[in-house]
Amino acid sequence: MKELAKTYDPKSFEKRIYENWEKDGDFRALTDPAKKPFTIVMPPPNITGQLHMGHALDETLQDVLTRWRRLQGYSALWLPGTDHASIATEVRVADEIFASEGKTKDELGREEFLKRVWQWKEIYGGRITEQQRRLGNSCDWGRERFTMDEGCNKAVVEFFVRLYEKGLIYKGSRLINWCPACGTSLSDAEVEHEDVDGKYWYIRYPAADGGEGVTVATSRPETMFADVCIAVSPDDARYTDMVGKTVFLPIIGREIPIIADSYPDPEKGTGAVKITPAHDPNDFEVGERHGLPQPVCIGFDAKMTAEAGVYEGLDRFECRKQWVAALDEAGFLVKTEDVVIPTGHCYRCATVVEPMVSEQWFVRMEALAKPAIEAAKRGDLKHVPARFEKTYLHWLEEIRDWCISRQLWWGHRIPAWYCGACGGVAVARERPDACPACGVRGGEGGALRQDEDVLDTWFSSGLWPFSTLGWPEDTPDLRYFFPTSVLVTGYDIIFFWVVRMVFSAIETLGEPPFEYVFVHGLVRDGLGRKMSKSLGNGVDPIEVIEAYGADALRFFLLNGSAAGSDMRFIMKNVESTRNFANKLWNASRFALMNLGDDSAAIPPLSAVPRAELRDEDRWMLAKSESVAAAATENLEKFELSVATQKIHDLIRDEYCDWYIELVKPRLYGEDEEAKAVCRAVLVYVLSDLLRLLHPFMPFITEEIWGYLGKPGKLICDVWPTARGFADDADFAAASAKIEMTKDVIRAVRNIRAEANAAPARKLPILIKLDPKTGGAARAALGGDAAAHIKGLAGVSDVRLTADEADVPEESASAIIGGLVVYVPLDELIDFAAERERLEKERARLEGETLRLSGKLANGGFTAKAPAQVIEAERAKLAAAEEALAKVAARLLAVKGK
RNA sequence: GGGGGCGUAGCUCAGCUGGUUAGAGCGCUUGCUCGACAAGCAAGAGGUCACUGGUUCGACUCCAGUCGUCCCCACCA
Repeated sequence: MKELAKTYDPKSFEKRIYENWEKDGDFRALTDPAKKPFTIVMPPPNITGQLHMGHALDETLQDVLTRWRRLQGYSALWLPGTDHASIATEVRVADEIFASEGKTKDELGREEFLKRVWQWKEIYGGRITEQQRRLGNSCDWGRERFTMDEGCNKAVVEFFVRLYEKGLIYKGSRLINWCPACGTSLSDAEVEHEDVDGKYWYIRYPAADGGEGVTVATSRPETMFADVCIAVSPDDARYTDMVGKTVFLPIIGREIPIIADSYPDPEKGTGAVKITPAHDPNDFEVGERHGLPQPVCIGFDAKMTAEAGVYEGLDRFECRKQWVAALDEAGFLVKTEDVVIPTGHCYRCATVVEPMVSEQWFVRMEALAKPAIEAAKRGDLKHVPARFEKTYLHWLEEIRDWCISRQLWWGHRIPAWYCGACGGVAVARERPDACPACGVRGGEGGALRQDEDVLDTWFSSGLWPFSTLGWPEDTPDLRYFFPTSVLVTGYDIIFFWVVRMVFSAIETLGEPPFEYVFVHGLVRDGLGRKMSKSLGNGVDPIEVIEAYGADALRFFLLNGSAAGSDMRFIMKNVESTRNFANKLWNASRFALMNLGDDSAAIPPLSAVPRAELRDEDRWMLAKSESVAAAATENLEKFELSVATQKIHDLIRDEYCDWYIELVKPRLYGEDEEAKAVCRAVLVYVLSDLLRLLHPFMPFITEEIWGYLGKPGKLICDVWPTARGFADDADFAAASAKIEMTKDVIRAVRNIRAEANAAPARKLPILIKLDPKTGGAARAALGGDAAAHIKGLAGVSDVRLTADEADVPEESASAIIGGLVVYVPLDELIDFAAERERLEKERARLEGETLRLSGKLANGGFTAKAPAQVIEAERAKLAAAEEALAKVAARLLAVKGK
């Protein structure tokens, strides 16, 4: 057989392995009626993006699920793609063009600019998918999509028109969030609230009749130029007399009324509120209620308008400064109070968002949100971990109409046309030839002019789970793979995206787009900070892959934390998962070195007569089978890190540390028949280990698999299922024997280490059996067990006895349940250390027996606890008592020594 | 203002539906060129599971509160 290199070197095979998978179409999912579908649509990364740790985690989780289901025989589709990320891309490309050519978007013009963005997309759009290949993503690249490709555009237009026709999309003049830097409106989700140090300025508005007037508190005095009235609560006795009267705007001199409205809270501020409908959401509503005008004093460029008089053209914050100074000087500033103001910022550029009255397109949310809420409550949509359902529900229950138009060029253009002749609006799937209202001919350059705006990125991402499968066409893919199985995403994106996919799918296809939302946390830096460009603390996954390999990175990310919680990324710690890969590599290397020259001569396990299997074989087979079952259960519950841990322990602790060691004598021996059996088990178990580990570490497992001379690739193989080893009584008995043997070996090693016995020095041991239970132990420790103990604990001879008289004088001992293991140490014996060890053991056992007997003496316990728990506790107590008696006896024996 | 997470070994974290001798990796100590692996092997030290109550026969686990810490949502002038 071919021999593996001595050291695991992922660079030497990861690329080749991936290319072979891709070349052979191993990621391709077919609409195979004989199989069950398993579908994940990948959250599409922005085309502007580079692969970062968040993607690495997100996509590793998806790849694990996909590979596992594929091995289980599902037709597993993991559909990849990228997002056009309207605003981020537009800003970025515009910046780059400006930096290199000094030209602005407007100078370039819409058509030319879009041409440039598409060019940019062609060059850089594929960068991230190349990086994803390095990670090992087994996605079906043949089905790769882009949120602005033709199919997605069709879906977007169709969805828009349908909603419009149902009256769920409307155009209206409303107060929206405006980012002056990006020059576009934003949805509520795109505004991030942050506490900012600010002030309340208490400003007196003098009464028109010459009285004292009213003092209001405001954090935004620069909006005063657009005040239309002062509002007070109708129940506020302080102001009842003043309702209906008027005050002057200080300095400005404009006269405004005092009105009563339910909005002001007498408890807050002075109880009187200045109302600026055009620049505050609450004021906007007050204005609507009272039919007030909406003067605008801050423009879309965040500069003051003519309404602000001498301040026209000044930046809003600079105006605030100067205006407050002017008010102060004129004696209208009553007092100032420091306060923190929650302030909205643009999620892309962090500019302070300005509430603005503007004509935009909106989606009416109430009717759409309702079934999405019900789906979750009914359990048709399940969040993992469940607590994230709260986030989801809260967002939907509080949702307001969604502003979907953006004053950008890069995106899906709104399918609405305005008639220059009659002023009518036509919303249609294609440019209408003529105005449906007045019949005037449209056409290029005609009377019909398409809306200039594009749609919110999330409008198209919301359709992702089905637009990628062919919707609005009724395709075989859509019928077979929809609804998808699970959506894997970070908790930071639930409201942006998850809720929109859910209501969009329910609206179009009548059901949620996935059964599970599997939510993960953020990958943070070693200090627990968010990784970000500005902090410069991000770690490039590609760098980690270069250093330790993709498998090590994946395993680290999987092992790192519980579902839904954040994890810290510490480069050094990836070493340990790389070391684990190396361990597996070498264990496989060992197996391969010992399989003999002719792999065909190794019988399949099914051809090995059961009687030929030794205890350690049975133990190993049963063990790996039960771990496989447990790990499978964990995977089904999305407990990926638990499954990871179990498989890791099985490989490292059981296979490498014990099984391989137990099997060496047979492999190195002369008995060819025994050797053949051993080889069969060795390969059989290794194959299962590779299968189990493959979803987590796809590269190394596939590479080793290739050396085993098996037909086909591992990626296309099968997930291990029960073959009856784990619940076979003979196997259980063999397992018990091996566990006892392991205990004895550990005990002897312990004694040797503490006595500093030279490793080369072989010592005879005596095992004293309990007269009562000795029979079983004698059987367990007879035969191979003695050989195992000799080989693995540096023992020259194992004697079993029931006779106290056989116990050697100068010996150290260890108590294992009902057994006492004596290791004669002669001059090495240190009775003080021996006593210390025994005292410690006695203390532990005394505590144990006390606890257990107390428990069992408790009537409540014996009355209420389940029978098997009581039985288990009884057995524990008996064992502890037995051991304690032995310790005590032994302690007595070494007392004076 | 509302909601949520976290607090377990020196560090980073597991511990699922209550019954375990409370675990892992790293770090630490000791000893190992023994025919897979020093990216290794063996042995070991190290935790009153933040605190206080409660439920229970039994609490790291469930509930309430306290303290500390992090996060999300939010149109209080």
